[in-house]
Amino acid sequence: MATGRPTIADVAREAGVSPSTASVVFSGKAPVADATRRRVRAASDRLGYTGPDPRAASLRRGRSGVVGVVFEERLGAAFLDPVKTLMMDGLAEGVAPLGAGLLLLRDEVPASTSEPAPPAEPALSLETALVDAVVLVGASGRLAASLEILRARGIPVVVIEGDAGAGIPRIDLDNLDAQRQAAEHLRRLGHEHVAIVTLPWSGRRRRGLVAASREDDPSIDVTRERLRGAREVYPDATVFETAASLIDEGWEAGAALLRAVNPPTAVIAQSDLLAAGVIRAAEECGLRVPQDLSVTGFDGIALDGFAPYELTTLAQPAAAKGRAAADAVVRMLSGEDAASVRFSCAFRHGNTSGLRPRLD
Amino acid sequence: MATGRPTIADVAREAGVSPSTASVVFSGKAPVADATRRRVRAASDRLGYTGPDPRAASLRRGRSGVVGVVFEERLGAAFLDPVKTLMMDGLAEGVAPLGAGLLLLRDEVPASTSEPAPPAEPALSLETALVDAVVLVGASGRLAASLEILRARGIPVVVIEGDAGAGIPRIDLDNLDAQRQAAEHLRRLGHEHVAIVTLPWSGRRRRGLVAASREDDPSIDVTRERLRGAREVYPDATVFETAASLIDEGWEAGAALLRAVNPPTAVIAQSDLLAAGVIRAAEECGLRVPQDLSVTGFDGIALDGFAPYELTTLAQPAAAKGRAAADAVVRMLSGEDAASVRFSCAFRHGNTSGLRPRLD
DNA sequence: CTGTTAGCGCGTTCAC
DNA sequence: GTGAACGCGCTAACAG
Repeated sequence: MATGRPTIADVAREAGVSPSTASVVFSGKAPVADATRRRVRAASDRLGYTGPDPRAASLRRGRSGVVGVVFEERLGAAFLDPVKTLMMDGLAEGVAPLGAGLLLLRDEVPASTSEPAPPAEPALSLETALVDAVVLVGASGRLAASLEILRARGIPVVVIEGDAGAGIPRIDLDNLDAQRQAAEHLRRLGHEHVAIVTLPWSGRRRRGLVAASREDDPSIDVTRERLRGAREVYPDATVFETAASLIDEGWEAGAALLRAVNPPTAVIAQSDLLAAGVIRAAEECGLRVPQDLSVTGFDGIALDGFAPYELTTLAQPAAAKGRAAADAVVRMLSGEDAASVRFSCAFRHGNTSGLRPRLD
Repeated sequence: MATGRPTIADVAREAGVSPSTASVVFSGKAPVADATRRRVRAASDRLGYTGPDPRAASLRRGRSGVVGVVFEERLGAAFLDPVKTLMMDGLAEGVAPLGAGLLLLRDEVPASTSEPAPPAEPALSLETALVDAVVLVGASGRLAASLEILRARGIPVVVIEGDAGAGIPRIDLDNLDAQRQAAEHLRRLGHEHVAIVTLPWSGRRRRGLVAASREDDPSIDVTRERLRGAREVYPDATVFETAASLIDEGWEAGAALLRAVNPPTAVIAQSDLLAAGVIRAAEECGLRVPQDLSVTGFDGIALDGFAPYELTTLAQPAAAKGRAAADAVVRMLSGEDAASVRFSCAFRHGNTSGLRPRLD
């Protein structure tokens, strides 16, 4: 006998039963006489058989028990975002009933370097990955291409916050409406001069004031929608674009905005991390929040180390988004078709927004 | 013909070549005449063939192109830790040459609830997951059991910061020595009354002062080693245990320690996040860092929103750890055996430690 | 360079 | 409740 690991056939032979019987003992898909079960167990112990080979099982079943999760950024960057982290958590929980694991995939934009692409190994990609379904996260650029590949492969897809085509379930957020609520809140408090600190507009990672021309719309959906919501109330607000959702980026934005000749009395930040940075910058400029400056965030994450502030923000159900995506996957894998889901953010009035300060 | 997707055999027939030839066109494992390649391509386009079925390919090759990464915590918790995030990044990069993806696995401690375990689907677990190799991260409790399962399955394993058995490559850090360096640094600065703020001691997530009895050692390796290192210099230091590596936890610890009748002049925190929290607490007590209180961290991560402080800390090569684990995996998969690697931390003198303040 | 053959290890018919 | 046989889709050998 070859030295390879024992197969179920070996076990069956050793136990003196047929392979199908032995198989059933492991899968539990059919009743087996107790004595038989025991003999099979004993045989497999003797042989050191450790259960069906997942590769063969997956070929036979046509299922692998793996759900791909596709990011467009490097993992380190993606997990820096608390919202994505929570979403992954929800996703993991949601696919559990399916008994599936999450396969992290990066859908890299080819990055047209002159490099002829290091030959490397046949990279695992959307085209070749062994997955039963795929969740596309925060996709923007390559989305269309990715969808096409997966459609051709006949793999069910769910898109979280991205513009999928018809027939593809989306998990979305009412970004525009939610952000408008925050703006209206500030309006009610009397603020007239408001600045907007945005998330990145595209992959290009720029930082600085955005020229007034409105023609250039952010290509990243989330940024665009939140911007539009804010602009419905403050069409002429100053807009500052950041390179990432980080406290430090918010700090830079805040420092730049507050040092201007005519600083705003309120800042609408497109994420809680950015808002935290703006508040830190305000503190350093000697401004009190919310007395001198109001700041709103977005996401409603638990901001570590930010007490006693509680951001006025829009709490989004991040984990629920992940779970909803998972549910859609589960449904599609059982043949039903899954509907899109649109979540709403909850406005949360913290202690970082207040009445417009009296003008000097 | 059945309505199923076309197979490579169909393509071969359509192109008038043999299956193996068609296969080679896709795998590129052997030279193919240009004309033949074109004919095969054309045929597969006509049929809508989207490349080899990964399930079948993986059965045939005996490889799946997937590396499992096992966490003991829920994903959300794991990715809250910047060190783990960076490590994942390194891991992802390191397995790229292998063309492999990362499968997130959670090795849950069974949690002996009375619940008879919801029957659910045959859950994907270490026993059944389709992986070529596995990386165990920050393992502690179930480690032995997990290793046994994987050993039986004959799956190569690498352990990051955990006590594996003989013959299993480990990726480690000189936690004890590094932490001792920080302590010695404080000693040189004249500090005598020092407190240690530790990471969790075990899964139990307690928060508070640790009784002086030394018999109770932390069961989590990292915590234990760093504690020992600090105690080599300050055997009688006050020890405060936290429930997680968070700024807020550090804040709690700092607040408790600094409000004591005889507060320390220096704090050794076992992570940068904890250190940041201690510093915030100090600020709120009206203490200046480093003039009134010295604080050292551990990890050397980029602390978002913490300027102008630069922690005195021990910078650990977090991404390199991931990459080293990946390299070990790559080596093991090509039959060579991989050595363990022990990384060193680099002491970094920031602006959060200084001479012991004059006694009143 | 291309074709032929022979399984990879399992789960599932279908009979008994 | 059990056994016999087939083939999932592909690719590694080897032969031509």
